[in-house]
Amino acid sequence: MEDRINRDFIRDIVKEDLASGKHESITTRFPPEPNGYLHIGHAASICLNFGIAEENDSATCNLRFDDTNPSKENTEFVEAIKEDIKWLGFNWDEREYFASDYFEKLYGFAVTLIEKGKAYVDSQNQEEIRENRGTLTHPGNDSPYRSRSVQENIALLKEMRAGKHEPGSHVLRAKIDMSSPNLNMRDPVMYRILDTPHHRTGNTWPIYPMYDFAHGLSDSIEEVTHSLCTMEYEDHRPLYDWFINELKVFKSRQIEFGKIFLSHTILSKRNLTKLVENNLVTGWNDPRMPTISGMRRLGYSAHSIREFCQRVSITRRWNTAEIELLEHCLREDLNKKAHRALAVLKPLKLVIENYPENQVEYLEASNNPQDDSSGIRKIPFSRELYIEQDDFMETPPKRFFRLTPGREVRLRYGYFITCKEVIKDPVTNDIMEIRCTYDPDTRGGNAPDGRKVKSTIHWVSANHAIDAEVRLYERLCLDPEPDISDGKNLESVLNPNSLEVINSAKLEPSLKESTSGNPIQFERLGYFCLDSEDSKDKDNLVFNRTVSLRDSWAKTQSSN
RNA sequence: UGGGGAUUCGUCUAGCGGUAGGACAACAGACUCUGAAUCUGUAAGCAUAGGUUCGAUUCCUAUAUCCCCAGCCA
Repeated sequence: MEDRINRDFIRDIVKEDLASGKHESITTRFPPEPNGYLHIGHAASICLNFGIAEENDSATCNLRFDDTNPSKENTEFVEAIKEDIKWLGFNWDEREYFASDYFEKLYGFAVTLIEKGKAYVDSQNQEEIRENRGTLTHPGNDSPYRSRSVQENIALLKEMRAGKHEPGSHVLRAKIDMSSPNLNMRDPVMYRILDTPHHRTGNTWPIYPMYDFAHGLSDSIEEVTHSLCTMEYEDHRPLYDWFINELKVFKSRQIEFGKIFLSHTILSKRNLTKLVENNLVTGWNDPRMPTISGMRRLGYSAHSIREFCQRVSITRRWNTAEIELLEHCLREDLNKKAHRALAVLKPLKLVIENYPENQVEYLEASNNPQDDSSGIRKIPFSRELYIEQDDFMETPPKRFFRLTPGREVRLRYGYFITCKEVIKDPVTNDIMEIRCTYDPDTRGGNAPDGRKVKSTIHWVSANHAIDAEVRLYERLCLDPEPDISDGKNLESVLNPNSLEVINSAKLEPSLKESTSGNPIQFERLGYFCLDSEDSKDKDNLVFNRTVSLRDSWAKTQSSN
């Protein structure tokens, strides 16, 4: 899979442009607005833009923050975005830009357009502008201010820049065509007055450029050859080209592709912001969030996210990838990388009656059976163990292979044991303890006489186990495509069981040395990792379940 | 009802006039010291209707369905 070559219609265009000599080198850009954290949908765009740069010797990708709306943007987001892109494994070297770096140049472009008679200051209020824009089916009306003289426009714009006018009193508009069937061409606003300080330019600018004006010209300033964006900007392309053509500047080319959605989650920035602000999650990096930082904290590997983006590919279609594909990419990667460990989430005491009291043996276990170079470790074994509650049933259903009264099973890397007795609480009738015997000849897990057992279960030594908190995460939404249309209560689409906290899991002692960022497979349970936020103290271990192992037993159970 | 875009197995995707292929998911089986992994197999698709052609998923014409656009957001 790793050596599969990326191919899609955009990479085809890039290749052709290089082959035909249209461009000697290629420049793309990833243009986030720093008003939130990056999510899995952005990862697709990052992989596309930075991927093209990586794949072509003569290509580079700029990181440019589209910071033209100071009321929503801040440096926390800038820093988080940079960290996420780096973590995904991409780099932009010194090519870190901000649209706000170009405010002076952009202002110059605006003046040029006025001088050409292609822009004017409109003094209608917001309401009037909206009314005169017309509708989808009816053309708009020209503004009464549309024919102001060049001198007057220049003077007004200077005053706007000097802070002499109130927000909302004037805007600068391109003079295009109020009857265009494309609403974007009906004299789009280029500048508005805002008295909000900007996170980088402070109070130096009382006016801020709008996206359509700023974005394409920023591309042009950077000599971006291929400006890749999502389909909803297709209607904006005539405007993108209009600014570039009127100003006779470097011709960047905008190419649109379909956005990628993910099932069982929410991806719009507006709703993610709401989850954070309403404390429906613990923050932008809550492990349930589809953000890069949330996924990182959950235990996703960068490689698996990049693999996912590659497999979903880039087309002009609107698509929703199933989360199962993402999880497959994750498991595939973690299966190769994760060290194994034994951990019991819901402990059930098990006593081996014929095992000597006070004896401790250290049994060898493979760190990763999928990887011979991963080495082995030793796990303490003793008379009293914990096993998983789910691994014992007094009256089992058909096809239950685990421990039941009278049955022999294998303890992973340990011995064969046979259940002799079940001890229950006399009052509640709850199972308190299982009494077993072991076969000393099966040390390490194999019987010299060649007899087989139907199952192998995991365990930890009661006296040696360490305690930990384990957080079992599930998908954010139960519905594959949650309905979050306006007016819907966001909370109602959230999975009420997206987090189950286990306070006293019992882990094999080697897990004491875990470090965050390293995946671990708790055998037979799933992939876990140390929580990067709440596990800083070695005496207070917190593990997150990244993803469970596939479980065909659970599946047959639930389908019955 | 204006403009723009999309439509291939459940999902994602290949196809560029000549047997519709892959991945994930599903199902069945083999194997197994993880009911994992691995392996094998099964089922499943060209939105519809016309036309052009020896031959159409591919070209043409309609139709249908879905998505985007009326921010001084990006």
